Amino acid sequence: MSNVQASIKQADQHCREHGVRLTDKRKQVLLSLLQSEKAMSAYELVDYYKAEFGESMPPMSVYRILDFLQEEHLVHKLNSTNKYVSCSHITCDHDHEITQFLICGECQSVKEININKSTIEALQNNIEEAGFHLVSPQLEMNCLCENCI
Amino acid sequence: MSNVQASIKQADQHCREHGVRLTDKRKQVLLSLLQSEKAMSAYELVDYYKAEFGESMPPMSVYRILDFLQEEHLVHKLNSTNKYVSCSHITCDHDHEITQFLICGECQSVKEININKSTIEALQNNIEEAGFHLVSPQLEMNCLCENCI
DNA sequence: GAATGATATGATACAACATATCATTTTAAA
DNA sequence: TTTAAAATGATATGTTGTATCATATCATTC
Ligand SMILES: [Zn+2]
Ligand SMILES: [Zn+2]
Ligand SMILES: [Zn+2]
Ligand SMILES: [Zn+2]
Repeated sequence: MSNVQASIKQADQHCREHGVRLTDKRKQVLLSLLQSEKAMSAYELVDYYKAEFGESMPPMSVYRILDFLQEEHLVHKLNSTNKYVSCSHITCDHDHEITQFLICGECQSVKEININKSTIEALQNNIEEAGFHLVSPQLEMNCLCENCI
Repeated sequence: MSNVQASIKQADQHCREHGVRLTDKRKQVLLSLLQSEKAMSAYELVDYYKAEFGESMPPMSVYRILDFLQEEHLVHKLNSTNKYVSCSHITCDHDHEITQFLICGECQSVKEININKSTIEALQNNIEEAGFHLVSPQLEMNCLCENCI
């Protein structure tokens, strides 16, 4: 079974366990993000969906489905680019922690990573010194990937 | 002289030295950001400008002026929120390094800080291990400020 | 000071991103 | 099979940002 198919299967399983449904439309949107292997905007997904599945899905539905997929931690939204990317931990067992995103400014590929706890703590200390309190360590960092360096 | 007036004066001086002009409109947009003491969207600035100066400025002009002010490092754009904030180092002599932004999710106040070089390096190491290269360490972090904790 | 070119701003249209609201369809449960 | 909840569709509108061409302002040269 391909990685994509394994992810879909696991996502389906995850949804069942959480008492929610991975409907066909939701599955297809998730599949689109998994296949494309990059971050896409809601409207890019509308186009991709049309090209891939032959029928069109209204933007409103795409947004709703993306909201659902985010709530289930199957998809993440990149706030800095207004794009959505499939979670790279769908097939993992562990609970989903808050992760960080490395975004290639050249080819738009995205890598979801966990930064060292000690580094996050150092960051947190810096922030506390400034009189603020870090709420969410979801960092989105402007990078270049291996291919684009 | 108030902090705001000192910043305007210094910004004007900076522009002269760089062979560009801090025109009245540009000065007024910068003044708006300095006075408001928080991050504002371009359209919020259109409204603020209208309320403050009695005449309206087209959004297109606001965007162009914000671009100009960014190039001169007098204003920063927060990519995660699509808002703009005046630089807190306008009255400093030193060159402007890339800074980090602590954004209060409650009251929208923003603090511009320099995170420890060692922490940034630790971050960079994490990123290199993931096969990416950090291009810009402008981090925008979701926080709570002292008043909102 | 008038002619000229460069810079700055205005006006209009439109593209891209996102939400509000009500209607219809599908699903699950009684 | 009726009913309620959940999911999706359709339509309108709000928000953010850019493209493009016109006009105004400023600086330089003659
Ligand atoms: Zn994830
Ligand atoms: Zn790349
Ligand atoms: Zn600054
Ligand atoms: Zn606050």
